[in-house]
Amino acid sequence: MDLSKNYIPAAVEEKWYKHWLSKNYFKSVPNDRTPFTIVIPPPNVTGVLHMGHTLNETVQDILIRKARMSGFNACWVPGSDHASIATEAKVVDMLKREKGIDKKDLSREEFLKYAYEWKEKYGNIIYNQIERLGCSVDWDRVSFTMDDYYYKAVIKVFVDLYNKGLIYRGARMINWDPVAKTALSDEEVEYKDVTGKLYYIKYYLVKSELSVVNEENNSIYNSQLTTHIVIATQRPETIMGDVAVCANPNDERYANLKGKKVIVPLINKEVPVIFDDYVDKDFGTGILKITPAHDINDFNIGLKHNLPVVDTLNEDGTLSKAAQIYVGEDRFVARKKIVEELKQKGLLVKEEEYITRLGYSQRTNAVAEPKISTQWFIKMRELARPALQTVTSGEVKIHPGEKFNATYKYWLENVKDWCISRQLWWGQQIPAWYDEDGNVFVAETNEEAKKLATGNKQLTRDEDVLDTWFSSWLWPIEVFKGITEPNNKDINYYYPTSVLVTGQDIIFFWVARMIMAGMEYMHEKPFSDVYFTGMVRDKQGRKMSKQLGNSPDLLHLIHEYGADAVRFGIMISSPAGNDLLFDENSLEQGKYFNNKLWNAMKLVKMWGEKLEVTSYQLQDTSGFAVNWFENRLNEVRTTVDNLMNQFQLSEALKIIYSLIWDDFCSWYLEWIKPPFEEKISENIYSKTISFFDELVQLLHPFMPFITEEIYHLLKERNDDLIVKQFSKAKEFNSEILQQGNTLKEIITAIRDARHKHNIRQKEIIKLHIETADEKQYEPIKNILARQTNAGSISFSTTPANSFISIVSGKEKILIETNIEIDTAAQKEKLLKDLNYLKGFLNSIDKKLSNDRFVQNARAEVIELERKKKLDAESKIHAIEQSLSSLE
RNA sequence: GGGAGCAUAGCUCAGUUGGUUUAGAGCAUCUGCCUUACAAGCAGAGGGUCCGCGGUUCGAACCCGUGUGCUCCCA
Repeated sequence: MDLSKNYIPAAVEEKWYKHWLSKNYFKSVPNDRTPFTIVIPPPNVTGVLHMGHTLNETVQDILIRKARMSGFNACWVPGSDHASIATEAKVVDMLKREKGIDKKDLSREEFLKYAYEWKEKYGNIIYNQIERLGCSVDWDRVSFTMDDYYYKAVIKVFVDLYNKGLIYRGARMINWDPVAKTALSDEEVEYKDVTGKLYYIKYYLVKSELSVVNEENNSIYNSQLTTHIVIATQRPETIMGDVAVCANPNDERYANLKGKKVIVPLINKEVPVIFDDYVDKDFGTGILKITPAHDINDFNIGLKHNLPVVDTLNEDGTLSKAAQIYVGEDRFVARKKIVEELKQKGLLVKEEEYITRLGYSQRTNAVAEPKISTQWFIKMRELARPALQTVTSGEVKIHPGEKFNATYKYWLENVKDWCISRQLWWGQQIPAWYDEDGNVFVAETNEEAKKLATGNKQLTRDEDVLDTWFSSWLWPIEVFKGITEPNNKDINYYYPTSVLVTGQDIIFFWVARMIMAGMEYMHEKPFSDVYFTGMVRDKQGRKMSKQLGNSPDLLHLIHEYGADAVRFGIMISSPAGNDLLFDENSLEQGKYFNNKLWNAMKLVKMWGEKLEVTSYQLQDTSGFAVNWFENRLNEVRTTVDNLMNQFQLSEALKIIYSLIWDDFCSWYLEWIKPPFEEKISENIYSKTISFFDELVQLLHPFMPFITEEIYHLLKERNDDLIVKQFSKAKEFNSEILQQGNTLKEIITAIRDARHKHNIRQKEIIKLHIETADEKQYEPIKNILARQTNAGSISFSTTPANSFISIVSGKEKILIETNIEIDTAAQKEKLLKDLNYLKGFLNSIDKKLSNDRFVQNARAEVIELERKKKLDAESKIHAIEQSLSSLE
C-alpha cells in the first residue's frame, strides 16, 4: 500500500466514525458490568457549538473512551436544551428579520411551529458538530428537554413540588426583561459597572408647610425659609412613581420636615416625608425619593411604611398610563426628555457623573427592570440543605475543589426563592388553571384540574412557561426516564452518573439545582464528580464573542487541522478549572504531532517489508533499546493512570506526547534502526509493533481517529482500538531507566561538543572513555557509537590526535578527531561546569556541617545529602582531571 | 463593600504532606544540518530576584503575616 507523505485527516475521520457507529460501539444497554455514565450538558439550540463546548465535549469523550477501554459499560447521553428565553428571543428576531412576522400576530401554536423548526435546524447542526469532533455518544439516547416524555416529567415535578408546598404563586419584586418581556431569575441578571449620572432635583414643599431652617445645618440651601429640598436620583424617569421622600431620622438637616409633604415635580403630586434608618446621610443630599415599584430597597421601605405601589412602566419598558406624562415613551428616551423638562423649569439643580452597577438580562442584554410582579416561585431553603450536605460530606467531589467548594457553599447557604415562571411560549406551560374567581388549581392535565375545581366553572390555563433550568435540573434523571417511569431498568442502572463536565459559569444555574433535584427525587446524588472547565478566551485573554469576531468556527478548524489536532490543541493547555487561552498554534502543534505519528508508522512498516529471522539477546544493542523502552512505557502508563484518575488530563496528554515524540521516535526508533540497506530482526520488529500498539492505545482517548487508523495499518486486525481493553500496567525497573538516562546524557554531551567545535555530523570520531565501570557500556556501546557517529570506542588507550575532553556525570570522555580543537572553548565550558558543581557542593557542605540539620532532618534526607556530596565530588574530580590534561 | 482564587523563563503552565540537586516542560527564540520516516523534520544551546517585604524552620517556590497587581463570585 502506498502511504501518503503526510497525514491527511479528512478521509480517515469520516471512515472510522462510520465504522464505530456500524459496530454499535457507542451504544450502551444495562448489563452486569459496572456502568460509567456521563450526561452531556445539553447545548442550547440557539446556535452552533463554540470553543467552550469543544473543550467540554473533548474532555467528556476522553473520559468516556478511557472508561470504555477499561472494562466499564460506558454510556454517554447526548442531547440539547430548548433554552426557553434565549431561543424564543432568537426565533422572534428571525421571524421579524426573515419573514417580517411579528410575534404578537401569531397564535401560540403557530409560534411554536416556527420554534420547533428552528430547534430541528440548530439541533442537527449541533449534533453534526459533536459527531465531527469524534464524540462517542450513544445516539440512540438523544434527549431534548422538550421531548414529550421530558415535558411530562417537568409538569409532574411542578405538580409534586406544588403539592408539597414548595412552589407558590405571589407578587414579589423580580427582575424584568423588557426586551423578552418576561420575568427573570436573580441568576439570569448580570451586573456591570457603568458610568451613569446622578441628577439633583428640586422637590418643593407644599406651600402651607414651608418652614424655617437652621442655616448651619443645611449645607445645601441657605434661605430663611425652606421652600424645597433637593433629591439625588439616577432614574429621573421614575419620579412619577414616587410615593414618599425619605430621610434618616438622625439627620438634623431634615428633622424639621417631620409630618410635612413635598410635591413631585412635573406631575405635581403630593407625597409625605418619612424617616427611615435605611437612608445613608452621606449619599447624595441625604434624602431619597421612594419609588416602591422600581427599586427593591424602596419596595421594602414601602412595605414597612405601608405605602402604595405606583408602577409607571409597561412590560416593554415604556412609560405606562400611571406615569401620566410621556406615556408610551421608552424609559431611556423618557429619561432624556424629563431631564430636559426639569432643566427648563429650573428644577434640575445639577448633574454629576456616578459609577453604578446595572443589571443586564443574561439573554437579551437589556437593562433589567426591578418590578413587582405576580410570579411562581420555588422555596429553596429546604431543597438546599441536602444539596449542601452531599458536597460538604465529599459524596459529590468538585474539581478543582479549592476553587469552587466555598462558592457552592456560600450560594446554597444564602439561597433565595427561585422565580420559575416566564412570560414566554417556548417552554413547558405551567400546569395551573384558574377559575372565574381567580382560584388556582394545579394538576398535570386539564381534566384533573377540573376534578379539583368544585362546581362547573370555566377554567383557563396559566399562559406562562417554566424557566429553562426548571427542566435542565432533571437532566441526569429524566434522560433515563427516572421521573416519568420511576425504577425502570435504565435509571436503576445508570444513576447516579459518574462525572459531570461543565463550565464553572453554571454552577448555580445548573449544577447546584441538579443536586437538589437528585436528592429530592432519587434520594441520591446525580453524579460522583464534577469537573469544571475554565472559560475559553482568546490569545489576549479576552472572552470569545461574536462582536469581537475572535470565536473560531469549529467545523472550519476541523477542516483545517483535523479533529484529532483540534482535540489535542484544546487539551494540551487546559488545566482543570483554569481559563484556557485559545491559540491556533497549539492546533498546529497537534497537526504536527499527527504527522509525526504517521511517519513513525511509515518507518516501522517499511522495516516490516524486509524482515530477517534472528533472535536478539538482551545484551545486544537492540536488546537494550527494547528493554529500556518497555520499562519506560510501563512507567508512563502508571503515571498517566494516576493523572487521569485525578482529572489531570492536560498533564497526561503532555506526558504521552513526550513519550511518543521523544522516547519512542527520537530515541527508541533511532536505537533500533537497522543500518542503511540492512534488515531488522523479526522479534525486534514484532516488539516494536506491540509498543506502537500500546502507544496508540494510550493516546486513543485523546486522538481517536489517527490512533485507530494507525492501529489498523500496523497489522491486519479483527478488532478495533476503540474497544481494545487496557492490560494492567506492569512494574518497571528503575535501574534500566536510569541506565537509559545515562546513555542519553552521554550522547547529548558528545553531540553538544561536536556542535560547539564544529565537527560536522559526517566526520567520524573516536571515543575514549575513562570509567570506573567498563561493564555497564557493554549493552549500550553500539548505540552510543551509532548515535554519535563514532568509529570506535576504547576504554584504555589515550588518543593519538588532538582531542576534546568532556565530562558527563562521573564519566570522563575524550573525543578524538583530526580537526583542530579550540582548547579555550573547552576550558570555558569545563570551568563553567566546575563552578556550578563547586557552588552546589558548597551548599551541601553547609547543610552537613550544620549540627541542627544533622540532628533534625530525617535519616533518609541526610543519607541523600551524603550521596549528593560524594557524587558532586567525583564529578568535580573528573572535571579537574580533564582541565589538567588540557594544560 | 464581602468572599474566593491566582502571581514561577518572552508566552502557556508543571512543581502531590517543606529536603533528588543552585527550579522543570511545551511553545517561541538562537545556532548547525536538504542524514534515504517526517524541514509539519533532525541535532544542539541560551533564557528565571519562583511578585515585593517580613516571619516560622537546621532548611521555604511550597507554611504564616503583610503589601502590590490580576481574575472570578456575591451584594
